[in-house]
Formats: sequence, structure tokens, C-alpha cells
Amino acid sequence: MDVTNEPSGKKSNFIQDLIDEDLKSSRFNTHVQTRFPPEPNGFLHAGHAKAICLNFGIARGYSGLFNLRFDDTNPVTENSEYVFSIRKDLEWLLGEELESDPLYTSDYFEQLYLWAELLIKDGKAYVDDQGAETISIQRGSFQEVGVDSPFRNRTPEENLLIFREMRSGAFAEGHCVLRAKIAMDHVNMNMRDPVMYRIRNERHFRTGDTWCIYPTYDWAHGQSDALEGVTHSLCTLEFDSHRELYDWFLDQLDIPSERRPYQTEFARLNFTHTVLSKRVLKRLVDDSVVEGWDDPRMPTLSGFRKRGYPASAIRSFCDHIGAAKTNGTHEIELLESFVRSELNQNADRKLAVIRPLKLTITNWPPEHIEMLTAMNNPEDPSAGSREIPFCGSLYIEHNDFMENPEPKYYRLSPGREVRLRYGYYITCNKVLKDEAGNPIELLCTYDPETSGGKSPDGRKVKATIHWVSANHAIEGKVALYERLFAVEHPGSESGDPLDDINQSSKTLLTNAMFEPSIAEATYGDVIQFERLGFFNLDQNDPILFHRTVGLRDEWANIVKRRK
RNA sequence: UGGCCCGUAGUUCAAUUGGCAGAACGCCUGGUUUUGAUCCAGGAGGUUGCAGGUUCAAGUCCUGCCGGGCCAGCCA
Repeated sequence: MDVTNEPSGKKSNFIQDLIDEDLKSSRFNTHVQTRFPPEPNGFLHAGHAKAICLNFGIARGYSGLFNLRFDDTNPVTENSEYVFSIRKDLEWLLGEELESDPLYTSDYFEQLYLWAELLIKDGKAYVDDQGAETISIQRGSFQEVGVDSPFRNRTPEENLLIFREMRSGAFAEGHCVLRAKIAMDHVNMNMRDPVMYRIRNERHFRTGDTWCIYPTYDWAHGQSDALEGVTHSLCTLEFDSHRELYDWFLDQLDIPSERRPYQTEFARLNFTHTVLSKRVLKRLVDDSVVEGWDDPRMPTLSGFRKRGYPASAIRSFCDHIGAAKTNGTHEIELLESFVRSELNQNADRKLAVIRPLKLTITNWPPEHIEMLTAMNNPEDPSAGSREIPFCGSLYIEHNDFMENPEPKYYRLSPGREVRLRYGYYITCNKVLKDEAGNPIELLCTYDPETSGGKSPDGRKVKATIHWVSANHAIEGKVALYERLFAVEHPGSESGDPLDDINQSSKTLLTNAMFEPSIAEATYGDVIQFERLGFFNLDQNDPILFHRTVGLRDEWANIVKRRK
């Protein structure tokens, strides 16, 4: 995929500094090329988003090339449904479609096999007939050097013969493996004769039954990079100790220096109150803690999409955090602030009441309905306006009324005057209650002089609250989401992240009241319900809205500080 | 117990490569406001992990400690 574009004026990070040096020293006499190499065995999450934006952004910044490569070397866990969803999520994130089809490591199986034979002929690889457990024991430890396999000194001719038998399916799974012949006393464990091929009598989703031996990550990755022309192979920190092996393999093969890729590691992304491990995410789904991989509480790209996070906000976030080698954890609030600022600019506003409290205007002319004009987006006048019906029978938000107001609470309470957004000033005169003493209806009077929310005498009201006409409201549902995990670093104290689940991470409110124009809402457009937050219409349920993120809430801060 | 990587504000990152330690988010204060939002202005917050050394000058170079992360899959 060609991503020629102007370099972004972003602050640099150590990877860009490194590429700048490479360019200066002409280490590569071609373009810069990066890749994103997911294994098709799971769904993309925020961690992948960082890698995608980094790789794509660098290619774009240097007018280079970027490609998606499915690292499909393990047929037991991988399948084409993941290929489909990964591509979909990636294109959604990037906001554009891939210009060329994705690449696959499995396309290089034959070349990889040929190279493996080359190494065998050079005496640099051998077939080991031992089991996994034996090989593991022989590998030694950090303190002890490993011991040579009894099969280590087979002749190249013998190795070649057996390796070809391996390929032809002569052996059972686990009977033998092909190992690189490096050094069993190497200080780097990855260099103690690593496995290059293992037998798997498993159908591969792309190559079918063509192969029964499959290359390991270490053997496949660098060579695939080289075959594609990747110059900068970016991966996460835990591959640091694999770099030596990555280089060793490339050194053994006749890779022209200008096609020689180099691996650079950066820190993986972490969020507070979140977990970004495929394994734990899978448990959340399997244990029904959430309602699937695309649950709006999940940090997956499909979860973000369902929740209403704009892809552009995720991209901005990734640009902002850049890349470094320091392991750290980002506050989830930072991501949310990017989501808010994006949505604040672009989201249309509507009125909705999610915890309705009946309010009757006692001096409103019976049967009278007035159409009020409301701005669609105060941040963007070109978004226009709409009409909202107003009458004497309304719903307001339950927590916009307090019978005995706390200090600094300046919304509605008995005897107090507030403004109804786009409407009139009203004063609360009487509170009707149920047997338990809970308010069930407010009786108020309005000031006809304050049409449009302006008072001719210039008197001020402290609060403006939202409302919906009870006679015109569309009833629906709203799903509120809190952090999935109750603690900043799930599992750090308890040992198991699932022990730190926030039990009330989802609240479904089923008698929300929306202004009539909500009927025109279309999937994909996140809207702001004024004073409540941003909400995303569900793809299938036309009256269900997922709260993307709340507005910053000063009153909530005041309440919190009091405790 | 070995090797490698990393320590700068609450958090994540900068610091023109040895020259007055900054930004964003968060927090606090004030202003504007028909969203307690947005927007604007300001503020608090630092012994640059610690201790030495080189230098007119060290976050940056050197040495030694301390702390965190990673590595002993036929996962990636």
C-alpha cells in the first residue's frame, strides 16, 4: 500500500530518529517500508491500534510503503474469520481501504522451506528426534549452559533426507523438529539451537493439506520481512531478545544488504482500568463477563466502534503517545479526552432524558404546543437547527431536581427558578410524592416573558436543564458504561484481573425519553444528548443508545470531593 | 544466581545531542457561557531513581548501586 503523503509535523520519537539516521547513512537505498503482522487468531485491540498507527504513520511520514501481513504459521489457532475481522477493523481504524490485498506468511512457505534446506546443506540446521520436554531440559537455564542434542552432529546428507521425510508426512506430530545449529552455551536462550520447524498434522486455512511441517515465528518473521522489502520491522519490547536470532538467520542467507530488514522494539500499550492481553480478553468473553468481543466495554477496535469512539480520535491518540522503550501505563482518561474533543466538534446535539421525572407547567395554556428552535451543534453553525415541540407536560432529568438542595447545587428545587433549554424560565411550586416519599411529579409555573430562555428584565438563573415533551417523546433505552475494572492495574494486587471486575460496569436504562427528531438518527453518527454525554446508536436496535463517553462533570467532581 | 532493556511532574512523553527542565492529559483557581459542557486565562505539581566522578556547565558523558520489565514454547 502506497502511503505517499506529507510528513506529519509530529514530535519525533526514537524510531523516527533512527530512521533519519538510516536515511542519512544510506543504510537503505530504497524507500522506507513497514508492516503490521498480526496472527489471525484473535481480534484487534487498542494495543494493535498503536502498532498499526505507528507502522502506517512512519510509512506515510517518509513517503514509504506499508503492508498488512497475516502471520499465519500456526494452523491450530488460526482461521479466515479472524483474517476478515482484522482487515475490517484495520481499515476502519485507518479510515481507508487497503489498496492491495493483504500478504501472508504462508505465501512464503515454499521459499522458507528452500532456505531451510540451504541451512541444512551448510551444516547450520539439523533434525532433532527428541521430544519437546527433553529439548526443553537440555536447553539449560540462565545459570547453566545447555547440553548438545545427541542428534546435533548428523551429517547434512542425513539431515536433508530426514527433513524431506518430515515434509512428506513420514512422521507423527512431535516425532522430530528442525533446529538451527547455533550454540547450546549461548547466553541468549533464544540462540540455544531454536526450533525452526515442527510437525503439525493440521489443515491450514490457506494452504490446506499441502504442509504438515510449519515454520516457527523466529524462522519465518525476518525472512518474510526481507521477502516483502520491509526495511524497519517494528515490534514490541518482549521480542528484544529475539533480535539476535532475527539477525542470525538473515546473516546465513544471501539477502542483499539493501533488502536487509532491521528489527526495532517499542513498548506495548497499556491502559489503566483495562487489560490488553488476548488471553484475558478471551476469558472475559468466555466467562460472559461481557457480551462478546465487540462489547462496548471491551478495548477491542470492534468494541470501540460499537461504543462510538471515532477512529480519528484513536488515531490522534496514537499519534500523541508516539513510541518509546519505557514500559508504562496510560491513563484511560487520555484516550477519552481525545474522543471527547473529536466528538465535541462534530456531534449533533439532541435532548434526551434518561431518568425521567414528570413536570407539569400549571399555567401553560391547555393543549397548546409550541415549536422551539434548537441548534444542532453550537460548535458548528453550519450544522443548522431543528424544531422541538414544547408543551405543559414534560420530563426532566431526575437528578436535576433536589428537594433539599445541597450547598452549590443550583439546579431545580422547591421555590427555585431555572431555565429549560431553548424554552422558558420555570419555578417549582409543588412536589408530588409517592407513599415512600419519593418525588414523582413537579408542579411548576413558567414565565411567558422568558420565551427562548431570555428574560427581558435581565434577571439571571443559575442553571439550564434539559427536558423532553411528554406528549411527543420517543421512549427508548440507553446503556451507560463505566470502567470494566474497578482498579487501576487489574490483577496487580489480586493476582487475577478477573477478580477486579467492576460489577456495575453497565447500566441499562429502559425508559429513556428522546426528543422526536431522534427518529432520524442513523447508525454511525454519534450524537450528544445535552448535559449527558455522547451516545452511539446501536447497529441493530433503533431505540438503543450506547454511551460513548460522558461530558466532563464539575458537579460530579464536587460531590466526589465531599466524600 | 546470568544476560538484555528501561528509570525526567500524578500519568504519558519532550528537551535543538553538554548550555535557563517543557507539553499534553489529570488536578486547582478565575473569566465567558441558554450544556456545571465547550472556550479563554492563570496556578500547583520536579533533589531528572540514588551516590560518586569528568567539566566553566550534566537529564544528557563515565563508574558503582537501587528499582522495574523481559528471556529457559515444537505460541506469536
